[in-house]
Amino acid sequence: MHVTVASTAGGGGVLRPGGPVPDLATAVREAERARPRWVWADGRAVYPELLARGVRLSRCHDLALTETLLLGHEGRYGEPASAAAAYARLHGLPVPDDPSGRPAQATLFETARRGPDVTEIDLVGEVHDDQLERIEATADPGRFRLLVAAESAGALIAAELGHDGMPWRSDVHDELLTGLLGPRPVHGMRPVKLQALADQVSAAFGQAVNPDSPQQIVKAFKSAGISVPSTRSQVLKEVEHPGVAPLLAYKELARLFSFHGWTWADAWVRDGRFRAEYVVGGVVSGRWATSGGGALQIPKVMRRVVVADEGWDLVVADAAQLEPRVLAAMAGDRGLAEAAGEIDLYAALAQSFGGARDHAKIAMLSAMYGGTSGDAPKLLAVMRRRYPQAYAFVEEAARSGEEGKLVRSWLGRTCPPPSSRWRELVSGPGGNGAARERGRFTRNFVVQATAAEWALAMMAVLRGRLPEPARLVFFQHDEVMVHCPAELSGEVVAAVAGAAEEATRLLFGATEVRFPMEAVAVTCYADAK
DNA sequence: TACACAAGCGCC
DNA sequence: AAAGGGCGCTTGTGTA
Repeated sequence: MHVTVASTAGGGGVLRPGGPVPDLATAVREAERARPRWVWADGRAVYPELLARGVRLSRCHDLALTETLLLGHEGRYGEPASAAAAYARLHGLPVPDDPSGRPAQATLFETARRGPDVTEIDLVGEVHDDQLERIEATADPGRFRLLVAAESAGALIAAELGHDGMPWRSDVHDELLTGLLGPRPVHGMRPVKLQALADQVSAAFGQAVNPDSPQQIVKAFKSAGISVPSTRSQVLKEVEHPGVAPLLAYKELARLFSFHGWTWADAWVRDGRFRAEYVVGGVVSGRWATSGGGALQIPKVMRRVVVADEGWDLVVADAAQLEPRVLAAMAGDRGLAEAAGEIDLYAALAQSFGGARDHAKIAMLSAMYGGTSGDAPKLLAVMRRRYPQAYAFVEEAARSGEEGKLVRSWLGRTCPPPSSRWRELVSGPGGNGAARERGRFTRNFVVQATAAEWALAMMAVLRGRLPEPARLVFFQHDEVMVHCPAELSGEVVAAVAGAAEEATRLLFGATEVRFPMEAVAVTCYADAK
């Protein structure tokens, strides 16, 4: 059953079936008892406010996210994807650009564009009907329906992650920072240990050098008679000069200070929780992005700051070797699928590569990423011979990309078309480079996007199976974290394994390929690995 | 002063 | 000769 919903000013709204309600949160809470699929223009504008009122919903159809998926599938990547834009296209009206700011601010704007005689609830209903029809017209409607459901569930989960937040011990964070950097400095100053390293760098070069300025560093090395192509750590490690050691130490600590230091915590941590802003579908491959807080780039040293509440556990789980397993399942390669039936896929492959697990891994990664350096060509030749269908699958994706075609994930997420700039480049002299670059992108897209789908489906299933009051608190591509009372952690660990199995069944049906999801219950994130 | 961009590096 | 996909974020730097 579907219930469409639109919000109006002052906390009110409209449900259909139903009608106008003065208090949307209360009405939605009531209607949720029947477990409908909620249909709304844009969950980003609605759900956070419902969460703030303590309302949690089980399923939705998000028009804006679905429109993005449909437009991509239809080869219309980049057209405005708001519900208002979809409505305007249906009626030949001027199509409004997607709002760049917060979705909530878009409501007034949308009202102006759709005319005074069409209410938002009508608009939502009409666009929804249209989308259901267009879903049936996709290459594989069954899969696309699953994609839409998973993406929409992602919208719920992202809002909930932002609402609940990951446990973050400010005292441990401060201790960690103080230990590495010295006490918190006054605004605009470097912490003492950072300043000491900066001074050592200048002393080593015999002149004042700002270690934050790659240009100055290159110059300083030049005046010391050393030519460096860049100031990347990997490059500097090979250089023999007394400035190198303090410089490398400085770079590492400076990053910690500016990315995840006290200022960062002031902005993103409150009440013992780190609340990130996740962006569902923020990456073309369907991976999530963040719009602040850098939740997807938390350095590993920071994991000790993530500590469960007293009497609670963190259940941390990541999908092992997800991408090669996805490839095995998609390509229907019997040999690879057999290896992917093992817990350690690369070890199972090793025999084909002369017994070397590392070689198997390089071959797989090169096939999925388009790698050609080092031993890759030799190992890829082995892969082509031993796992011909898997090899052909990614080669086909690469060739399509080089030819400017679109490729799709397993569930139908579609890569962007090449730009007009790319088409010019490719038809010109030396266009091979651009073609190959896009080939690497599409080669990777089919695998990465399907892996993202698997992870999203897994998380959606898991969310529905968590015992109260357990909560998802973190998600990072192929890894989830659940915060739960310690006595429930066994149940949560089992739910994770079950969710992985169910996601596999939903995407691939009966497959030999296994997707191990190893979950551990810990009190501190740092202890999870 | 404001903004765009590149460098560099963290995560997957 | 070398050649891996995707992102976010901060600082420095150059331009308007």
